[in-house]
Amino acid sequence: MARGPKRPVTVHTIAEHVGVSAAAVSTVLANRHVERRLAPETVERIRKAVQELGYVPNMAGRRLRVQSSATRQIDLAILTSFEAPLPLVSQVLHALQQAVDAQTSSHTRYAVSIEMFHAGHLQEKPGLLDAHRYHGVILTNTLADDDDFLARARLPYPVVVIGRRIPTCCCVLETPGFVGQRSAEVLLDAGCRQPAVLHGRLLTQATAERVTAFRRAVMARLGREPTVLESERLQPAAASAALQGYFAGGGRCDGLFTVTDSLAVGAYHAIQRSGRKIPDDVAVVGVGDFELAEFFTPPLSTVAGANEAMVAEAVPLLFRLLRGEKNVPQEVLVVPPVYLRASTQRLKRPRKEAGS
Amino acid sequence: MARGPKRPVTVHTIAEHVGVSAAAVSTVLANRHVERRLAPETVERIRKAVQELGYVPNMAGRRLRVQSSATRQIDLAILTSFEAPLPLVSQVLHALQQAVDAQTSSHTRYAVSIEMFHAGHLQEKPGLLDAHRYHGVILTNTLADDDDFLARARLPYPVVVIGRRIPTCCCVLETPGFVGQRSAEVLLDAGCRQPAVLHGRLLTQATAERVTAFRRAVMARLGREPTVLESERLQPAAASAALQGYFAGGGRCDGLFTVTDSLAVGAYHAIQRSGRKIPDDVAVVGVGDFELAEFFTPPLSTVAGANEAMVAEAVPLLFRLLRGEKNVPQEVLVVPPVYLRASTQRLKRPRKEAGS
DNA sequence: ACGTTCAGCTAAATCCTTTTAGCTATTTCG
DNA sequence: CGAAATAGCTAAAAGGATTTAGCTGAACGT
Repeated sequence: MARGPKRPVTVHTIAEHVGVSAAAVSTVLANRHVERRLAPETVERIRKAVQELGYVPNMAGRRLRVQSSATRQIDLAILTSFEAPLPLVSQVLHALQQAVDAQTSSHTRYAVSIEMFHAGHLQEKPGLLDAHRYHGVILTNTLADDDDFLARARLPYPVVVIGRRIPTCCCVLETPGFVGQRSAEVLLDAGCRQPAVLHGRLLTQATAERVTAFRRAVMARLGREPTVLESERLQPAAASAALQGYFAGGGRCDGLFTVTDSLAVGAYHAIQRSGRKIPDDVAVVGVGDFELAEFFTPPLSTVAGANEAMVAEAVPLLFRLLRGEKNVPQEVLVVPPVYLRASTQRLKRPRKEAGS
Repeated sequence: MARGPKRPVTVHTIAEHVGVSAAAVSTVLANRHVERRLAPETVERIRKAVQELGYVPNMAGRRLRVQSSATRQIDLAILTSFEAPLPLVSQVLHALQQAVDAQTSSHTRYAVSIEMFHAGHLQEKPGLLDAHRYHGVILTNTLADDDDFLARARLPYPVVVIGRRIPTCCCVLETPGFVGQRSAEVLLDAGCRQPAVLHGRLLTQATAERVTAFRRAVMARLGREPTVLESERLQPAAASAALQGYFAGGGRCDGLFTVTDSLAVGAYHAIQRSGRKIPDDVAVVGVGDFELAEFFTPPLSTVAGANEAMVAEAVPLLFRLLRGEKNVPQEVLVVPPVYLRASTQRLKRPRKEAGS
């Protein structure tokens, strides 16, 4: 009841309620009533009112008063979707925090915050269009709907987008087509004749690109489409279930491309549970965004995983925008590193294909 | 040069520089010069000055003015160390964000931020003692030095600590001794006679407890200490290196407890590379904080991994503190779930020990 | 010539908190 | 008793940005 939607409880509300001045309330809130000689009984009454009225301090007011003269605070945010895998966000966070630590001085302080939205519903995120929340933002893991929203509504602060191309923002992304094409080549070169691709139901621009380019490349070399498998979510369990379902229905495949690394974890599980061997029965190629690929049994070949490189580009870009530089590139393309490991190195030599 | 340490550039600075009023500058910054009929030439001059003087908006000022009447913003933070593994932080973030989404209304908005410090150097984190940064904080992955600091300096806002017991704060932690004891039992029951424990060089209170309790339990049952192996860092690569070093030096072990799950990834790698089989040559028991344990080959038995449960306790606790509730528990103990999987289920029956 | 409209701008209020200087009434001291 | 000290409190300013109401001068209409 004390929290009516009317107006927030301020120190003045409390002061009025108790019958003292706002200064007295502030003094008590800061626990400085002893040095400022407030009567213990008054302190108690103020404390009680604070509690009863449900006072919540207004940090903007405090900050304005307290820190103003010297430090200036710069608020940066990482915007990501709930549904997205976390390693990328972690990498961005680490890189940003490190940059921020380097730039922090006695008169400039940074605050890095992470904000999450539901994939595809970025526009429902409250406060996104307010000019008073962030100095700058790194945005990642968006879906097509979010993209549309961003293209329409210009955000009132500098934005760097990772993994997606958006006309109105500064973007960092993997070279389009590269990953899909390369993964197809790796599988086909290993002798696969029945390649498949496994992706999550929600496709980001990057993962959609990977799938499309893979299909195109397989089509070009084999003259037919690869199998396309869809996992409900990106978690290993979902991926495993999707693949097990495919095998159970008599599906076949001798080479698999998984478009994110969490899918590869589940795929290994399903393949090995079905009695198939990697790489001899099924070669697997995936994405090495997280450091795990090397530790799979057998070690996973990866054709993507430009996260580190993208983050390394994105963070300095954000600072350039913050500084108000004019000639900041609108788009930075990154070529992911390729690691060939045991998961695609078959003991039996690939049979020569007709027409190759 | 425009950024002298004297005083920040404000709208007034710019106004004076251009020879207009602060209101005009504000109008231009908000891109409302058309509807407010500023002369295009004036707009241009203001824009130029903004650029030249390196204006950085003061968000506190903006927020104070703009959002005051209706919304109040509540700033929450997750404080964690750079060196810590990320899954826990991710879980906290998700849980907090979900709680926050549920509580957000037209007149209350939350901002969740993540702040990182260097393990053991929490007190060097600037702004931690300021009362004007956070309404509340969830703190995790601290080391002993950070603990001392927290016990001395009371933070001027509600704090919930995860995984550590600190006298002055509200804490959520796994039941002390449980994990170490239980993991020892699991290995010994599987017939291990040469148990070992692998931990990272930096020990948090929780991991230190696990190691100690494990040693105590092994001592009690076997009458001798287990081998204690230390990995430089928590990453799989470091864990693998530590174990390979031990094997290379002729070290033996037939049962291993890894105190974090990333260490288990490296341990599997090293064990299998050395030609040993899990669980027959070496049984392994670990921690299931991250959903991966089930997908190891063979699936990893876990005796810890109370992260989810701890997070589920910590988040509501923070909100209770924020609401100013009086009878909030000082300490919540959580019992981790135990999952016995293939990594500790040997085909050969354990030999009966003398005296059991 | 005078009222009206409009372009182009400004003064001042407001948001909330904290701190400084200072006020009043009471007590203490000489 | 008068002066000084003290306890206990308050008024007011400051901090930065935004917005509302309103001002000035020029153009326009009659």
